[in-house]
Amino acid sequence: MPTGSPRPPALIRTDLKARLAELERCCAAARIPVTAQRRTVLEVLVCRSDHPTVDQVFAAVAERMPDVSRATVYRGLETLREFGLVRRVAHPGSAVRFDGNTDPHHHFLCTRCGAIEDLPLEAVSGHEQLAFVGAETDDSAEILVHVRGVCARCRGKEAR
Amino acid sequence: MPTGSPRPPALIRTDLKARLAELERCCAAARIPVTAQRRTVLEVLVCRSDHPTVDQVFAAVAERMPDVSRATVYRGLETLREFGLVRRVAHPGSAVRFDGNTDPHHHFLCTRCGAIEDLPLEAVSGHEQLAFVGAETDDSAEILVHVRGVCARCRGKEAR
DNA sequence: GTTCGTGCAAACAATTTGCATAAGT
DNA sequence: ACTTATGCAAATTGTTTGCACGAAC
Repeated sequence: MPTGSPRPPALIRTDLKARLAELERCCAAARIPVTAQRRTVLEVLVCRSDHPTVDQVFAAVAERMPDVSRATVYRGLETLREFGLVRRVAHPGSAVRFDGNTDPHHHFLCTRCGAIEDLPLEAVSGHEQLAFVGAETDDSAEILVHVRGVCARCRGKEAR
Repeated sequence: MPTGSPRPPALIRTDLKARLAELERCCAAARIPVTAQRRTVLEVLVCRSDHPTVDQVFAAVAERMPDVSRATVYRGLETLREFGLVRRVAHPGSAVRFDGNTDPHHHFLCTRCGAIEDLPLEAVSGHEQLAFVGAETDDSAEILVHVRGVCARCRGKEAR
């Protein structure tokens, strides 16, 4: 792919309605009900890009559903993960977090404040050829790149 | 873990003596004693390449030191990590593990059995140019590549 | 001899599970 | 109506901490 070509709106995949429709399809296929709790958990994750912890997801869901329990949020997250609608993100030194962005992308982890940001594929040079040597024997092989460093916000603070 | 499988060729086995010497230097610099427990934890991690969990490290240490406590292993691992002598490894879907190999390398994670293997830098193509776009503004930026797939052992099993 | 580490047990945190009831299909 | 999820609380698992005693410098 030529490097200069304009990017289609693939990055802004935050189309909530489409994601909820995906949920309906997945639940129908699995013959399980589309509950308000599952829908809300997915909405929360799709609508924010800060990779919240389970507790943060719980807090956001509880704002709209005061009686929801943590257990339900844990179970909902696991169900969505099985469907491939959300991803679990585990980095050394930070709690487990979840990512509602299922488009291929990498992660930037700030070693100062712990923030996790999405990184477009092109942010890592060499990404066009990025491949695992064993990939020819394993079609399911998947490459994840984590960049650790200091985010712009923290860099600004320490410059002062 | 089944012991019948053939031992993989030892790729990079850092010299145990050298690593223990590093520990002595680090402890001296920090003015803390080099205890038998700390030494044993480091030995265990340097001598195996399977990225054991805390509990596996504890079990291995307890074999030689029956009275050691889990708390001491946790504390020892944290101290070694601060010294940069071992790394904490966190992958989604697997418990926290530790890596005694401090040479730059990537990780392969088997989605079937959960094994984590070291991957030489060259196993990822494009590695020569591998760089983060923001690297010029952040010298401390570090790139970690995780490859997920099915390991050779599991592939062999499913072929049968 | 002083300082710091260790082992033990309790505390704490994160996640899971069993069960009666409520919702979704 | 039937099935599965939910909320609650208890159970489990993983990790940290306070303290008296022992080991390293």
